[in-house]
Amino acid sequence: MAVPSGPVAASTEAERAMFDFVDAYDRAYETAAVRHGLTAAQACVLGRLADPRGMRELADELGCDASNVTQIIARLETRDLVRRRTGPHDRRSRQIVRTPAGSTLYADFEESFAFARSAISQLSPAEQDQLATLLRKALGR
Amino acid sequence: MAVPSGPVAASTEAERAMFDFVDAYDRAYETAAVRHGLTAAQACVLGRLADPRGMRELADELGCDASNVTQIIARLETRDLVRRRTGPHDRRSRQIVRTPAGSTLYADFEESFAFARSAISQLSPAEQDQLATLLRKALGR
DNA sequence: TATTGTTATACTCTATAACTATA
DNA sequence: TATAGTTATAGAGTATAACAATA
Repeated sequence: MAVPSGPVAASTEAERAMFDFVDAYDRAYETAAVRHGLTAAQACVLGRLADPRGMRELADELGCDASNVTQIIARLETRDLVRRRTGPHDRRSRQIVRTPAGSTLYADFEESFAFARSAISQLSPAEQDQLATLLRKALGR
Repeated sequence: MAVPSGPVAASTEAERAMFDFVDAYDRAYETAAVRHGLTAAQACVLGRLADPRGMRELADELGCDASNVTQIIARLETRDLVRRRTGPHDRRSRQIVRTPAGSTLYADFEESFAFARSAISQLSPAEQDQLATLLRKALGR
């Protein structure tokens, strides 16, 4: 299920709008992934592999345990969407590389994940700038 | 992991801001849930039980299979956070009720899930209105 | 000794299929 | 027959602990 979904007791209209937006975003992401035979987590990992990365790096970026990444990568590798190669400098490390098939599949997924694109398209260019500015300010970055 | 996280190839700054915002939101939700001994899915379900609901209704709202809800509710019931009672009119149905312990725990969770509140607090009242309006417009509702 | 990554294990989320009870 | 919900099962995500190989 789309995880943060649900009527958290949002006290302001802005909070409610955030909840609804995140809910819709997450559901659309999940749906797009499934449509391509991926889980959300697999799509998420594939998306980070535009450039090769080590397992540790991936785990840190994703904020999860390394053993978790090992399993996800193993499943992607079975389907020839990624490959593992031993790091050139440190022979303990592995570089995870997206295969051409993985890159193609991810590009298709991204194309199909139209949520953000279509959300943006509802706004004028000036409104798009405003939204970006407000979200950054709300995030504190 | 926070599911939609990751550098989807966002072509515009507004898209990137959306990605970052949703990512931060999801991570904060998960973290707050774990802090209270809940999974994100459990917190999500508990949050929908401000008023009693049937299993079918819950499954439809969450967009997942009913058998899934059965399991989540079973785990919450083991911990006395919800109870099941047979519906008054249709004896096939169950009304899921949050116990006082469940309501207290959820209130604590919500209090601890400060992401949306603190994001909002970065904005002036006028900016909060703008953000809500833009998010609604982007969502098409 | 510390770090990278894996394996073993256990729990949870999730869906599908088959089932019971009720309508 | 149709619907509400459960059970059985299987695959996937997740973390912890123990481990091997390398630094």
